[in-house]
Amino acid sequence: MSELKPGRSFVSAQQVAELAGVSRSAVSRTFTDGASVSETTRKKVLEAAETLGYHVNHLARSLIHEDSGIVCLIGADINTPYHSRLLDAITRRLQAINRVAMVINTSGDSDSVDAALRQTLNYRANATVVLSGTPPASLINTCINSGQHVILINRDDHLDGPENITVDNAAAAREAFHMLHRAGCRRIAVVSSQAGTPSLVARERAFEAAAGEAGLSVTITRAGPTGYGAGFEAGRLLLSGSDRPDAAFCVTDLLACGFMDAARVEFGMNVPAELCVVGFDDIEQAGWASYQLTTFRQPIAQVADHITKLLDSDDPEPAQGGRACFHADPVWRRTVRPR
Amino acid sequence: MSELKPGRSFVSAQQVAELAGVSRSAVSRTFTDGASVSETTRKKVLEAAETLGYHVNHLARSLIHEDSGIVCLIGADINTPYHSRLLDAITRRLQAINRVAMVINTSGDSDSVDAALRQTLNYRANATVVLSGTPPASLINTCINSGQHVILINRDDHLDGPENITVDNAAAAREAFHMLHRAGCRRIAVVSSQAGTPSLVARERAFEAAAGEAGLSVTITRAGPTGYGAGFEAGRLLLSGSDRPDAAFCVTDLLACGFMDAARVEFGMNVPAELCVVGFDDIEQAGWASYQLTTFRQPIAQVADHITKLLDSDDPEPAQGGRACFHADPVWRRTVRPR
DNA sequence: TGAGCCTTTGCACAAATGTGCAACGGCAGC
DNA sequence: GCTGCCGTTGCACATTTGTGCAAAGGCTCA
Repeated sequence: MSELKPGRSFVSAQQVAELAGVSRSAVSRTFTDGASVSETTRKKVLEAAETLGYHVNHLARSLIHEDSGIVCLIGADINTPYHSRLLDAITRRLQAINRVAMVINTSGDSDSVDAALRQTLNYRANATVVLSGTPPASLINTCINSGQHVILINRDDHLDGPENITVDNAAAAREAFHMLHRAGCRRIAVVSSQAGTPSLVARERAFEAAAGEAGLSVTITRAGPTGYGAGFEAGRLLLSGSDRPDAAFCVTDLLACGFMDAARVEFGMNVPAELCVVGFDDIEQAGWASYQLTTFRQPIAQVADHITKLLDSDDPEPAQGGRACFHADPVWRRTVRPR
Repeated sequence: MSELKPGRSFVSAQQVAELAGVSRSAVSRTFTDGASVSETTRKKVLEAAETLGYHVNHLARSLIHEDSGIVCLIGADINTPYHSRLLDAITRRLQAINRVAMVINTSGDSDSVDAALRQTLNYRANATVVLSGTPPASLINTCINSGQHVILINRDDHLDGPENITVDNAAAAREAFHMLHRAGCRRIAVVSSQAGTPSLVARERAFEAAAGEAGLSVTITRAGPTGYGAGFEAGRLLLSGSDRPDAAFCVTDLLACGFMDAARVEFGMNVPAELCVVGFDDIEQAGWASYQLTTFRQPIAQVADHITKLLDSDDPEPAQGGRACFHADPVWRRTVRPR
């Protein structure tokens, strides 16, 4: 009889077996799908497990299976509206296919990030999803070299190994330009940040190119880290000059909110009469009555679904590797004049 | 010689040992703090580990130690500004003390939540932190019964077993009342939600009590789930009546933003001239120029630090059990008239 | 040079689980 | 009643790691 420390520690299958009067194998089989157990012993085992509060130890189980069931999510700025929504969507989907999410926050000092990443590899994560453009490429390489299944969201590193899920930033940015151009705007500013994230750069570039094709040149302002503050600051800089722009493409909704607030509060401008604004992401605040921001919706649900398909071993036809690209559809609200 | 599947699967300590020409014990000791290994073999081992891409398997390690290093965070609405900031703060702190966070999202259908919680118990999490008031009490009981170390944030269930970290909602709500009362407001509304979360209820009750002591009665409106939409709806309901309130205490900043937008956009009211508003949480949007909301700051950093202290085994004087309560300090902005 | 001590190393066992294989028991069919 | 088959069960071994214990080796001191 193994020692019973009541309340202390966790219960093992051995203890359940003893209480139920069966072998440990029977306990194991009871909790293994598709294993052969008679109905009577299964019942005895479940009853004993219930009274002892037994839960299968996944750590030990994962030693044998390849599948640990853990999916690691690496990202920075998870307190941001867009990222937190992405995190929300992915964790929910993962739970639905019996995976569990481990979150590595790369916002802190890089030392602890490195340690945390090693943690992840140590836990034999089933896959690693890189949520944002910020985590350093070296981290990602470490994952790949260790045989990790890596999924990149909105990155453009041309690494071969990871699967890429991207949003068609270029198409959306071109469409953004045409929205503003058709609204009659000719002095258009691009508001971006110093982050230099691949997707932000892609938006800047495509917008600039589309403007060039229409014979316009644009000025790009990068006033700080991506966020409300940088947008506000950009607004102060751009609108205090003599030739104010008549429109702005903000590569992020947060930037757009800051920019709009600067325009209205600091300069008393009217949006969209004097100034049209287009954002990107469609965060919740874009729909608030104070902003009613015209923007592009991140296909968060589609991205999360795709990740699920890549990871769900039960899926009849698992999505296969390489690249997946989703569209960001425009959301018309009130910050761009109708034609 | 053990089989070498190049690229496939993970590397084990056995393979490293063979490449380095030492015993597996030497490999194990190399990666164990305080174990006795000579400098020369340590170097050989580290070199071999580097070329093979070896990482210690924490799952196996956790079989032996009590300490799995995993901390489970259970919460709903993690896409909300307050919760995502809390999540951000906690995950960072956990990484700093060499723990890693597993996130269980209780927003989805309860089936998958239940499954995910079982997952957590299965992974022998070091502790379980309940982030919000929403996850059902039965989940928490399951954790406690299974011998889990449970930490509750802002809950008031009087369960004995878990440690409680709370914010002094009552004191803040009383202070909120006095702020509005001193500003001359007499017809004060309380805007809440149908969530019925312990902390929200505590704020409602304390505010009502403080008003009662001052000889005022307040009306409480609960227009839906906690969020911007419910605040907006509450604004529409309250302000369309004949005797409009001259102030509102919104138990959440999101409610406050919605309420303010309804007041300004739908009714053209001026805040704070005609209507004073006080919120709670001090989310980022409260500081945006469009709102400049006077509110109470959630002591997120203190809460996260306290969790760290509870969990850090290396801490010289670990914080001990029972209850911890932090203050929510007022943040004066522009939605309450100065006296 | 020998004795003693300390460091280092390897063996073997422990942790909790899944599973192949053989044995066992019951049931049906002849 | 016997034979054959099928479902069930237990044993033993596998997964990967940490660690106590004993042995070995090297170094120092007499």
